[in-house]
Amino acid sequence: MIKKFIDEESGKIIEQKVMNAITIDCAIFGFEQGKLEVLLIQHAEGISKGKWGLPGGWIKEDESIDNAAHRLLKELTGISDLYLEQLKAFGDPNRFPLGRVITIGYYALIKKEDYDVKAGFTASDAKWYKIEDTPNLIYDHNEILKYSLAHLRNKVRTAPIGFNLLPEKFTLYQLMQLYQEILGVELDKPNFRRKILKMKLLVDLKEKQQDVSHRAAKLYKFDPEIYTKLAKKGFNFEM
Amino acid sequence: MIKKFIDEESGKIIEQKVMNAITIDCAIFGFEQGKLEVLLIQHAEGISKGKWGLPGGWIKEDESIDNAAHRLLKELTGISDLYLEQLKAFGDPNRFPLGRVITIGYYALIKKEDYDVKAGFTASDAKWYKIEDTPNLIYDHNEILKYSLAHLRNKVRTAPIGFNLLPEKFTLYQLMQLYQEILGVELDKPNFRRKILKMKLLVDLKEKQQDVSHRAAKLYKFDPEIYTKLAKKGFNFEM
DNA sequence: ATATCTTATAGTTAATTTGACTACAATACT
DNA sequence: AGTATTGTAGTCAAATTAACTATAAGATAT
Repeated sequence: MIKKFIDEESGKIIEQKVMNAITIDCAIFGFEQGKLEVLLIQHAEGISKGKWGLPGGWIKEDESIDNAAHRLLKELTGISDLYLEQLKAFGDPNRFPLGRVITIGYYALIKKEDYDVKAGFTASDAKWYKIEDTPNLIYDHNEILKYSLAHLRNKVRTAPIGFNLLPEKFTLYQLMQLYQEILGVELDKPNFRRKILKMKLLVDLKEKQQDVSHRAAKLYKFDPEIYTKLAKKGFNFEM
Repeated sequence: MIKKFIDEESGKIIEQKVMNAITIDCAIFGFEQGKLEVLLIQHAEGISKGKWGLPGGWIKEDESIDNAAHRLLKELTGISDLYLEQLKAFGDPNRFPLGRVITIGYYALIKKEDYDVKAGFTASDAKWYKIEDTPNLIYDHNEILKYSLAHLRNKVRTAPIGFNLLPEKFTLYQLMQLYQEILGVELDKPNFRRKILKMKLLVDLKEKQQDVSHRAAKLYKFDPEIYTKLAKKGFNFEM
């Protein structure tokens, strides 16, 4: 983080902290067995050795911020088509102990069925944590994660991004559990069904669950075309 | 944007673009006579001379991003208590012609009654434009403004931030016009009254407008305490 | 094979909210 | 006195919501 510069006024060589170094940090969310989870990385070296944090990395000089985020996530998870959105920049001057580094926060939603931990890290380096079980994180990553969650909670109320956390084929109950978990509310099954089906956003796949120890539920998928139409008018996922 | 460095491998002096320089750009919104406006700055020198853009500036090495944004807005408008929120970072490698500069976009809502243009710039440097009359802007400022507007339109649907654009004391009709303008819809007066009053978010000031050429309307103010209570539960300003 | 458990799905109903209205009041301007 | 503009109150049918009950379809246990 220390670089040698030529001071433009005196002409002398000076050592100085590099200003405005920029990184990306990303909260990756998954959903399994009714619980929202986040993927954390254990740092292997340096002053943060052994501590957990959000995955992240440096932005290259010639790539856009979004491209950098996609590249980092691809390196880590092996997935290139996931839901990825920038949150905002975090830039407290003391957020990083070795110098001023501004980080750009992202959050991603992935279908856990697509994810293969081996693509990036070993199992001991990367681990899914249930949201309520997350350990204390390095730097300001607690803040970034908290902000991600608040953003996610808010965003699911006006856009159907929650689908990105479910498998391609899902049941209405799974979808309801997802909303219950993210919004922190209890929902009524019959009412939820009625409301979500009336939106015409789901396609009935005429298929049923397999190998479940109870009455099998119908499977649905999300219809992106109808979503696009609805999204233009501005719509409301309030549950 | 060009700085002299010492190359750490060869020891030679090299000139290089400064990587990852960071600025702030801010879309400042105002509201007058039923129209949403944005404050633009005309550049006085350099390659952008004569062109209009969003106000902005550099982040100092020892200040947080939010503090930098507040400082810049105070310098420009003389106002220190306004609604200011970070949008996100914009970082296309080619967004700025002289080198890589990442900018952090903000948007602000101000009560135009509080604003005095002389505090910052002269009248020819800074000008309020109605949203539909904005000229073509420098760099990627068109994109930043567009993103600001989309964010504003979205945010007013779930939080009562619109109040920050109105004077302390306002009428229900002014508030309705604000929503009509921002959301781009036509609203029904009686229905709007009923809905907004039922939220109990407005305090009846038992005062009336003065000097208007029609029946004077009651004045209201916004009650931040009740808002805080409502905001916790998550509420809905859908109109 | 019968009972029991779990989850799925259908339907009922009262209360509330919405959207589209009509009507009228107050004030200023011509 | 009449007209224009904005403010405020109220009506009513339609749509939506919240809180339910009831039943169906399996799987598992006894």
